[in-house]
Parts: sequence; C-alpha cells; structure tokens
Amino acid sequence: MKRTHHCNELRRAHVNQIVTLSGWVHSRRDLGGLIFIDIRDREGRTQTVFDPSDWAKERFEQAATLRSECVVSITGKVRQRPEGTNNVKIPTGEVEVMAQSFEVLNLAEVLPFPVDDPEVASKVNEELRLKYRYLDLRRPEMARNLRLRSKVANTTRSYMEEQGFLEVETPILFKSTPEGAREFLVPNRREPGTVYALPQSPQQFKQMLMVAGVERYYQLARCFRDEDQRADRQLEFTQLDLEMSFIDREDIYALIEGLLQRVWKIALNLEVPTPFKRISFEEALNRYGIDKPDTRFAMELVDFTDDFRASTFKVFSGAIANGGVVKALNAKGLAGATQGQLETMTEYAKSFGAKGLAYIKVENGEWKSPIVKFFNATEKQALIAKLKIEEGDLILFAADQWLTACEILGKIRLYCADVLKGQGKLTLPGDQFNFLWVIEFPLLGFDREQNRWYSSHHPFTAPVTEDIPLLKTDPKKVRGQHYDIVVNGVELGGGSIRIHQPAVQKTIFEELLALPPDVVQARFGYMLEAFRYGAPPHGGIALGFDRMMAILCGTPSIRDVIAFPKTAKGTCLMTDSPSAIEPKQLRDLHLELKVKQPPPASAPEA
RNA sequence: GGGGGCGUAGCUCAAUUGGUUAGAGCGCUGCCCUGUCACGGCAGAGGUUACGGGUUCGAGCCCCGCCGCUCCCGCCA
Repeated sequence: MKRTHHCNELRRAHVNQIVTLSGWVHSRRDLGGLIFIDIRDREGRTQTVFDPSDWAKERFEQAATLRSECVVSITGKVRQRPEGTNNVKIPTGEVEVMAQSFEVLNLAEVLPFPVDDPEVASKVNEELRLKYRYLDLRRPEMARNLRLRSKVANTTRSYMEEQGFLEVETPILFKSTPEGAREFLVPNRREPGTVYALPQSPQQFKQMLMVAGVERYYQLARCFRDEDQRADRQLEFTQLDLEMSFIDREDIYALIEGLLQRVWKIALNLEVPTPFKRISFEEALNRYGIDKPDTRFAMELVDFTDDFRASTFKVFSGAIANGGVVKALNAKGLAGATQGQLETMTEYAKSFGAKGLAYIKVENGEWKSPIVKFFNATEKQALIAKLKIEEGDLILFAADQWLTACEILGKIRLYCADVLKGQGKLTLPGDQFNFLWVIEFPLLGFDREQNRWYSSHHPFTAPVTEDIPLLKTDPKKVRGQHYDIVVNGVELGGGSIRIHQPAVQKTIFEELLALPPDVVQARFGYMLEAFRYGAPPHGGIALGFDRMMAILCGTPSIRDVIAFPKTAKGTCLMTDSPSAIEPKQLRDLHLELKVKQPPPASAPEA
C-alpha cells in the first residue's frame, strides 16, 4: 500500500475516492464498537474510522491494539463526516477515511514524553527533549520551525541569486587566527604539532573571493566559536554571509532591507517598511544605553551633566569634574519597585564599577530618596521638566564616565521594561518589528589592562574616509565603516566596508593593533599580498540566521530552530558527544593526554 | 571562571514548622462502551524524592559535596 495523499490533503472534493495514508498514530479513540484513529504525517492529520461491520472480528481487534506513534498505512474510502461531527480545529475536519485495510509498518513503544499535546509537550524538561530530539521534532510546533527555516533559507537563496550573488562554499578546515573568539582546533595527522581551526566566520575567504573577482558572494555558512553558550549562542551556528565589490554602505543597506522585507513577507505575511531608521553608535548609547536598542518602548536616558555640574551633591558634581556625565531615566509607574528589584538594579550598576545606584521613588506626592535632600530647587525643576516626573515614577541615576553611565542605565532600562511587562504595564505587540541600522561605531577601542588598541569589530573594517588622518593622531575618534542591523533589541547581524589598500591594512595591524610584523606576516601575509594584485573596494555583512529564525518563530532560544542543538555545556545529549577516543586515534594524531582519559562509554562505571 | 533557578511516578506538578503508608492530573495496563476528536465509565500497576555524605528520635524538606538541565555576568576580533 503506497500512500496516495498526505494527511493534510483530503477535503470534501475527495469524497468517495479510495485513498491510502501513511504516518503515525496520533491518537486512538476506541469507543468499543467504533474506533477512530487519527493518522499524522509531516503535513497534518486525518481521522480514520474503523467500523466493525466492515471487518472480520480478529482483524478489527488488531486495529484496536494500535497505539500512539505506531507507523501505519491505512486504506479506505473518503467520506463526508456525518452531520454535526465535523472537527473545525483541523483542516481535514470535514472528511474522514472509512478504513478498509491497514498495514502496521512498525510498532512504537510508549514514548518518554507526549508529542501529541502541545500544552504538555512545550513544558517538558529540555534535557529530555534533547535526548530524544527525534521525538521532540515530531511535535507539530517543532516541525513547523524546521519547515519555516527551510522556507526562509530557500527565500534567501532565491533573493541572493536574483541580486546576482554566487553561492560559494568556503573551507571548514581553516587555520588558527587567535584574535577574537576561542577556536575549535583539529590536530593534523600529517604534520605533528600543527592544527587546523574551524572558522569563526568565512571572513578572510570571502575577501579573497572579492580579490578573485567573484564580485558578489553569499553562503549560508556554518561558523564555530568555542565560547560559553547562551539562549542565543551555540558552539556552531549559521550565518547568511555575503560580500560585494564596488559598493558603499548604502548598497548593503538596500540589499539587506530588501531581503528582510521579503523574508518577513513570506514567513509572517508582514509588510516591513523601508528604508530602516539609522542611528549612530553615539546616539544609541546616549538615548538607550546600548548599541542594539529596543526602540519598541521609550524610557530614554536623559543627560543632566550641565544641571549638576555645580551641584552640592558631590557624587554627581565630582563625577562631572572627573570628565564624566550624569544621566537618568524615568521608569514610569515603577515607584512600587520592591527592595529586591532595586537591589538587582544596584547590582547591575556595581557590575560596571559604580559604587551604588541613586534613585527617587515618587509616591504619595513625595520624593522618597536618600539623595534628594542634596538637590536645590533649580536641580529639582530640571529633573521634573526633562524627565516629566509624575506620581508613581521611579527615577534612576548614573554618574560616571560617559560610556559606563550609558551602559548602566541601558541595562537598567531593559530590566525595568521586563518588570513592567511582568506587571502588565508594558505590552509589546507580537507583530511589531523595529528594524534599525546602528552606524558610525568607533573603529578602535582601548584595552587599559593590556595598554593597547583593539578592533571594535574586526581588523579588516575600513575607517570612515574623512577620519583616516586621525588614525595616527587621535585613533579614538576614528569611526569605522561598520554597521549593525538590529531588530527589537536583538543584534541580527553586522558588517562593514573593508580595507582594500594593503598600506592601510598594514598600518592597522602593525601601528594600531601593535601586532609584530612577523606575526602579521604569518597570519595575514597572504591577504596583504593579495591586496597588492588588484583588490577591488568591497564590503559585506553577516546575519545570524538562527537568531533570525528564532525571531520569526517567536521563540526565545535558537535551540528551538536548530534541529540538533547542543546543551549549555556543549554536549549533544542524543549522541553523547563529545566522547573519549581510542588510544590508536591519539597515536595517529601524535597526541598524548595529560589528564586521565574518561572511560569509553561502553565500559562499566569505575 | 562567577552568580541565580530547577531536579519528586513515563510526563507535568503537589506534599503546612522537619512528623502517619510521598499525592493529583495526564499517560500506561485490564474490563466495559457504535460518532469520538482533551471520548467516557470502572478497576489496577507504577517511587532508591538525580546521586553521595551529614545533622536529627525522625529528612523530599535543613547542611556539605557532586552530577545534569537552564538563565545571566565574564567571554563572544
């Protein structure tokens, strides 16, 4: 019996046809005389009916033994359901299949957790879901995520092809470039002591493709970073990686806006307006305290540096005298914050090196605060005017160096938003997507501990042309031609116009990043050489594909959009990897273990 | 590397200040049931309270350790 239709296909138009459905027993309702078996496949489910008058007693009893998740083929005649028995919850609910014959293709033991009940299944311990991922993926919600991912990948590829991009695969076995994220290393059997590294991104290869004259490259590229994980970070993840020649930033903006517009239309049937808003790094920090602002709610930071420059409150005026700033935000309606909530916010402030967190609770027409007694009338008036203070508000202050003060309040702003959401005072519509380009990042940051400059993005980012003279005089002021695409507070991706002149690249490596020439030669020599043979101006971007899918699927964790994700500790609970290896494998690789090797999985526990 | 949360039946969860035989719903097994779709009814089985110690007359509960999952900070050019 070969299947003739899938389980989401039959409608009234199919009535009287003989059909065969194949799939899993989703549920069985045995009424004694009459048995209903819902058969489920990837597409949906269909009700089949076993009527004893159609069957030999023995065969009918066999049908009664079919239980959840057995794999079956059922053949029968499609008919309209009797009056009043339609199931409006499923698309096939107007018809049913009167079973005439069935074949059990495989039995199923009782599952470790239910896959047929979304309410229960969505709450199942993730450890169990990961161990039995093949069952977890049977759940319609997870299957939907996989399907949407495939659809979006497909949409992305068509769009990129339409735009003249070539999909090119780059190596997974790459070389170690120990700047940046920790890498996964692969020992080389052929030359003891040497290793490959798995790429953190195809960055260098895609730039070489530009030198190669590919002009427009893209790839759904697997990337690897051996860092600790998060809900939105896995050891291996997928990026839409692309690079273009003979373009400027505007071309990238337009390309990505077009792509996201199409993806959102196809995945969610939503019209995304373009062009996206743009905000400079500096403005993002000033207003939201973070370089990936969630602009769906305001609660913006307000500057009070000028108002408190001469204040008798030394915590504020002192910070300003030290070259710092005073900033505040108004958490509207949060005057009732608990002691614990205030402590959490104070901890945020302290984690940035602040001594504490100044606040004002506006309750019963009164300003309740340990610091308000230090404020004079003018200062109070400035607060009321700029923060629009009203009954029930909670005002929070940061007085510190500019970046630190912004970041403290940025954290607190997000925390307050979470609290307000929990109290139902802030509601963000599920179909609101605030896309935003964050631009004009500083090209370099300064590491006080190591007393050296580092690239805030990566060392291939081109400076803004008019800032190039500042490279040697005031590196801190140099802006990079870098851009991040942000949606609802999530960094969806980032990229830049790259350096294509060997001299500029060399200056960055050797003079600013202070890499010794021999190190530069060993790591990047081939790039510098390549740039000498006619490198076109070029730039690109990479979008976190898993993150984008998580947003589209409405889930907080990228694990829900990756078929076989790893745990926070980097293990695969289904296959039990990583695992110990045989001594012979170590010998082949010329490796010796300094730690006691864990016992092979088959050995009994010691 | 650090901080928080969780771990009780196959699953989801209860269990008063530390006090009787650790309960419920779902699932499972058996019987009954011809229009169910969260089918219904009756009966039943199912527990090393993650694991190892400790305190106590007595520990699911308190303490120490350890394992696992998870969230966050650091980290992620």
